[in-house]
Parts: sequence; structure tokens; C-alpha cells
Amino acid sequence: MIDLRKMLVESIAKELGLDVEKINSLVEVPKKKEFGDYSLPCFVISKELNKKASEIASDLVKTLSLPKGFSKAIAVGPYANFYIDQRQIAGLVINKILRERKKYGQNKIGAGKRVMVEYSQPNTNKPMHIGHLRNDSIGLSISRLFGFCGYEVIKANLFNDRGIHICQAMLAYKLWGKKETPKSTSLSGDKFVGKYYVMFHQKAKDNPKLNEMARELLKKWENKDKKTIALWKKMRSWVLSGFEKTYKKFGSEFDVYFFESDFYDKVESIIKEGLDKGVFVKDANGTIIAKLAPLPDKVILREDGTSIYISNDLVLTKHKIERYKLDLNVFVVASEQREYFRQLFRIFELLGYEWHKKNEHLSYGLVLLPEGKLKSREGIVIDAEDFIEVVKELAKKELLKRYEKLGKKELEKRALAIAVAAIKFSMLKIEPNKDIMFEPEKSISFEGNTGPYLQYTYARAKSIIRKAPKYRKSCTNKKNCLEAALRGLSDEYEKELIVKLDAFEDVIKKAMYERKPNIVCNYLIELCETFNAFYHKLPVLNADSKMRIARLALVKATSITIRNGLYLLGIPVLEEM
RNA sequence: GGGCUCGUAGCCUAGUGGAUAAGGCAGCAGCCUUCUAAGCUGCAGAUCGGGGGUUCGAAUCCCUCCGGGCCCA
Repeated sequence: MIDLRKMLVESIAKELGLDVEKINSLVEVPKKKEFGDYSLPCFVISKELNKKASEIASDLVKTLSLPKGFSKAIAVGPYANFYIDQRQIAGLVINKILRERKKYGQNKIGAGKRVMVEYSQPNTNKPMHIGHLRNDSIGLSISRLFGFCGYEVIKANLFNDRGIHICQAMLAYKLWGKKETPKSTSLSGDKFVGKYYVMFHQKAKDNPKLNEMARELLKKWENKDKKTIALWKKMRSWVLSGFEKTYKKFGSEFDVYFFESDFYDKVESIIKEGLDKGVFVKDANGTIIAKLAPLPDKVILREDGTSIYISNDLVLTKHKIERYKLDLNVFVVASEQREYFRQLFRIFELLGYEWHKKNEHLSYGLVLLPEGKLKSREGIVIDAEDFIEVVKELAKKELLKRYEKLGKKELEKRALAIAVAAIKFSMLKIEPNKDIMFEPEKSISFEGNTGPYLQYTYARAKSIIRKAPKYRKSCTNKKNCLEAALRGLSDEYEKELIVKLDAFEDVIKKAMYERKPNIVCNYLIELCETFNAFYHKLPVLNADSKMRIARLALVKATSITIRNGLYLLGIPVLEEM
């Protein structure tokens, strides 16, 4: 295993007689490459060693015996800069990548630990919107990051399939549906149902009685009225089949599915527990409230006994952690629910569950439209499926510009892959904490810092590999030939690429620890920029035979790393583009 | 009113204690008889929201004010 940084840090620590961790926290990668590959700023240790920073730096570079893989050390003022010798590291880095292939970048940080990542969580009364696309992008990516770090990952989805909003759509269908079905209207099931949900709210504006009727329908549902349940099941299955199509297109995957309707009527025991332990109190009206100071109090159960969302989550969360024996329970949910999750976790803490610490709200900013927050019931919303289709059409146009005679099947396949890449990358490259102002025309591009740019770079690399000739017969031992050839990599462009490839493992750890897929995005952009610069500057296939072998290996290593990085983002690769 | 969060070129973002603040879009000028031009090279563009403080050193930490977003009341 190659870990240049670790070796360097250890030898510096030994030389200076300081703590390894201390040195590790100080060593950095300089912004400018002329300052080397690693650098130690000596300001901080100046006091400890009672010596001027510039002296420490200049003495250090004189006395330190450089670890393997480094060529020189130079002091620049108070900085000690260290330079990697690519002749020595090229073989180590490239061979490692070619050996590990799909596993390159993995580590064992989470070995033996099980994490559940719950994401997407749509309501089953309307289609998903672009907010879900951000959620799904982050959810899948963070799942894969955990997986790459050795965790056992369970990807979970929770369908919010009960409550007043569901009954509103049902009521509208009962009143005005005229026996239409998704099939008879050739609408996908989720859109079909969503149409009635919007219709309900339009009509309810002038007819408040409809709200009363929806509440009655909810009561019937809770009393398990046969006809009501049958209608609910039918409409829910329509919606779910629509979701399935969207998930398939977008690449969202789940291992387990939870339905709110399976838990809402199992809240009694935890409510009793809360009352017994004095965490919940019943007020004069009969409403049950959790006292969570310094957080605001939270209503758990209404006076009429109807369940509200958090009571379901109390049951489901307990179920998840105990049933699946989780070490970590992650909820990928937008930032508007921050306080809600604090309250939820605080309840478990007050109830005395040791495992309350295992819960984590992975919060991300809202997707806002220029008009403001997305509002499904008012139709201020961009439909997820429609949006994917619009972007796919744009991708088709681009493809046809380049390849007029592309077969229809291939065209569809590539266009979808490009559309998904463009959308996911635009959602993932922004730090999760930030809100996204979404402007449909501006937000999607195929050029510059985009998903398709990464796909393109990958396809370009693969194209070289496809065209490369086989090893000559004269080269009897492939491994020896490669070893010898790699020592010939000496150009600055090659070196930069090798150093970048070597950084992949650290990037994954950082992205996982910080729960930030955008770190992977930034890395991949930099990697592809470095590769493209190399590509334009140095020939691969037209280099002399020894150099061709070496550069070809470098191109292969790059393509593996890009592919693994895109996998972590949930972005499909294309062998040709 | 309280809490959380964000503020970096015209626009979108990266950088969260170190060297001359890094990319992309939009703009301008170049590069396809060589491995995919969804690419590459160059130019231009930033009082890092304002003010104060801590530090040898602040976009980054602290205080305060201003502005946007979200949640609670």
C-alpha cells in the first residue's frame, strides 16, 4: 500500500521529536505546484521548538532523510516543501489501481458496522418533484460512500401513505373521477393521482365543505371501512408503479420499504411509555405533548386521538434500530425538518434509550424556484419525471448533432445516461447545507463543471484503450515490461495525474466523514481537468512503444478512478459518448 | 419575537487558520490532415455582505450589524 503522506509525516515527526498527529494536522498540499507536493508550515511548532520558523524549515530539509517516493525537500521561508519523485511512485500508484480495479478507493473504516440510510420518502398522493431528485441523489451517493468505507448499508425508503393529504386525493377521485384510470388516460399512476390532489385544493378554495368530507374519509379509513381501504389500496398501487418508473430512470435503489400505514396504529405503547416516564404530558384538552426544553414542545397525539407524523416516526425509528441492529441510522431529509429531527431524537434521549445517539439527520438545503418554495398543492412545482424527460430531449439533440446515424436504442440509452448525469451532478456538486435556486433553463448544462463532462472524459479514455494494440510478442513478460515502462514516466503532466489518482482514497474518507458528496464532485472535476490537459499535451497511441505501454497504463488507471468516482455519485458511465 | 442556516467576480460554486483566493457559466482571442472540440490554451473580471476583535498569519475563529432562506411562536 502506498501512503506517501503517512510516511512523510512519520519521518518528520521523528526528526523533530514531535507527535505524529500534530505533524499530520499541519502538513498540507500547497496550492501552487511549484511549492511541491506536500508542505509543512513551521509557524505553529516554532514556539514548541523555541526556534524561528524559517530556521526549523531550513534545518529540517537538510537533516531529514526522505522517505521512499520523495525526491527532494526545499525550504522556502518558514515552509518546508517536499517533492514527490514520480519515477518512484508511478509504478506503486498505477499498479495498485490496476490490481484493485472496482475496489480502488475502498477502505475498512466501517467494517463490522451496519448503517441504514433512509431517503426519498415521497407522499403517495402526487408525483415526485425536483426536491426529491436532490434527496435521491444525496441518499444514494452517501449510501455508496458508506459502502466504499466498509459499512454494511441498508438503503431504505419510507412511503407516507396515510393521512389527510391522501384522503384529499381519494375524495377528489371519488367525486370527479368518473371511473377513469391511469390506463384510460394514459397517464402514469402518480401523475394521475396527483391530478386529483391538485383538483381537491382548487375546489376546496370555494367549497370549504370538502375539507370536512376529507376528514370524514380519513376517519372511515382509520376505522378500516372496506370500500375506503379498497380505494386507498388501488390508488396507492397506481402511485407506487409510477414511482417505480421514476426510480428506475434515475437509478435510485432501495433494499427495504416502509409504509407509514403499517406503523400509525402501533403508537400506543410508546405513548404510554412517554407518559409513564413523564416525558409526555396530557393537557386539559386531552392533547399529548412532549416536553423537550430547551427545544420547543411537540404535540404527539391530537385530542381526537388522531395520530400525527411524529408518533409514527417514534415507532418506526425504534423498530429500525432494534430490528435491524443498526450502528447508525441516517435520515436524508431537507433542512426544513431540522428542528423536527432534533425533537425526535431528543424524545428518545429523554426516554432513556442509549441508542438515541445512533440517529443522524443528514440535512440538505431546499430546492427553491424563483417564485419561492415548491408547493405541490398550488402547482408551484417541477415534476421530477417531466424534468428528466426535458433534459433527456436536450441530450438527444446534442447526440444527434454529433452522430447522425446513431441507432434509436443506443440514442435513448445514452440520452438518459447523460440526462441523469447532468441532473445528479448539478444537485451533488453543491454543498448539502446550501439551498439551490433552481432556474430550469440555467440549471442544466452539458459543458464545463458538469456530469456529462466527466462521462465524456471517461469515454475518451476508454476510446484510447479500445484502440490500443496488444502487447507485442517480443514482450514476453507483461509485468516486467510494464514495470520498466512506468519508470519512464517523467513529464510534469504525468506526474500531476499520478498524484491526483493517489489522492482518491483520502477524498472518499473525507466525503464520508463529512457526509458531503460534493467533495467527490470537486475531486472528479479536478481529476478530469488534469487528465484532459495530459491528453492534449502528450500522445499515447503515437508514443514510442515503451512510452505507449506506460501511458496506456496511466490512462487505464485514470478510467478506473473516474468510473469508481462516478459510481459513488450514482452517475452512470458510458463507454462511448 | 426566538432558533437554525447561508452570504466569495455579472451569474453558479470551491476553498473553513497558512504562500499570489480556485473552477465553471456568460464575454473576448486562439486551437480539429494526430488517441472523441460535451475538449484544450490564453485574456478580462473579487474592497471574500459591512464594521470591530483574536493571531506571526483570517474568506476561514469570536463579537456585532445588514441581507436571503427555513422552522417555531
